[in-house]
Amino acid sequence: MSEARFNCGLEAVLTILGGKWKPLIVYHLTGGPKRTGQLRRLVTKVSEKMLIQHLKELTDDGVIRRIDFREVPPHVEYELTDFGRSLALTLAPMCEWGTHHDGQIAALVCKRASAGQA
Amino acid sequence: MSEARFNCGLEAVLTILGGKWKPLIVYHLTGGPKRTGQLRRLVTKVSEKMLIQHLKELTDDGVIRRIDFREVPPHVEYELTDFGRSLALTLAPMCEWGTHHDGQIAALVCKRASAGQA
DNA sequence: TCAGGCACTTACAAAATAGTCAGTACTGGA
DNA sequence: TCCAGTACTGACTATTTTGTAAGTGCCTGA
Repeated sequence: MSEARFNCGLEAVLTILGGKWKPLIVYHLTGGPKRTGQLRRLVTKVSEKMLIQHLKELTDDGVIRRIDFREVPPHVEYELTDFGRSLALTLAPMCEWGTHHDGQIAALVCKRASAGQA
Repeated sequence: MSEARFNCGLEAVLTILGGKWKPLIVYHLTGGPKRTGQLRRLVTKVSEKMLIQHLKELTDDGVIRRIDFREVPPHVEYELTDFGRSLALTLAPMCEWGTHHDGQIAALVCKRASAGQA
């Protein structure tokens, strides 16, 4: 055991951010704590099931923290831990790059779609 | 159509880097062009099939370029395009973060494994 | 009263991803 | 001659991940 080391830091990151929606969830939490429903609306296209599943995994991994207000119509919030916050910082350059190349990437998606059709 | 826009740059990036090995492949190519076999050895654990499949997708997306030396025992190399190189830069902070938290993350992986067993 | 929201859970189906194994056409070395 | 290596391709299977749809218990507002 303990030979679970990575030959590249990236591999390590992917271990905890490997999930279709996880990077998005973490990113949206940089704006402060959010309720489950808020996240569902922010990360459009994620199903409720996946959101909650990923939220649970991120919590288990210590990236985010679940705060239960113990109110009767349930009120729960999620926020980044320090660990998660430092991870979220590494996401910023990617996000910027993506925003910058937005159009190019959208074009790629179209190209793929038509290639798939053909 | 053309409403294929993203509400976050991250979404755009994930469109082209969404694939278990793609970030690793891109990252390893920052060190210069590599042959298929070299990459297979660098990205340990990737199967030949997946490597080639991802390589093809990255090529189609304009992130990398395939150079065929047209020699008889096949000789092919892959290198980053300018587009790919700029993308690879955004990976660096993540990689660093991963390297830094390497131990913590390895521990998480163990914890997950034992949780799965129980 | 009744719909709707909250934060989930469960069962199940579909799709994406991954892996194994064989085969191609060719060369170079033992 | 036979084996290994090069860069692939394709068939087939397995695993993982994701999605859909329904249900739970409780409360609030119309």
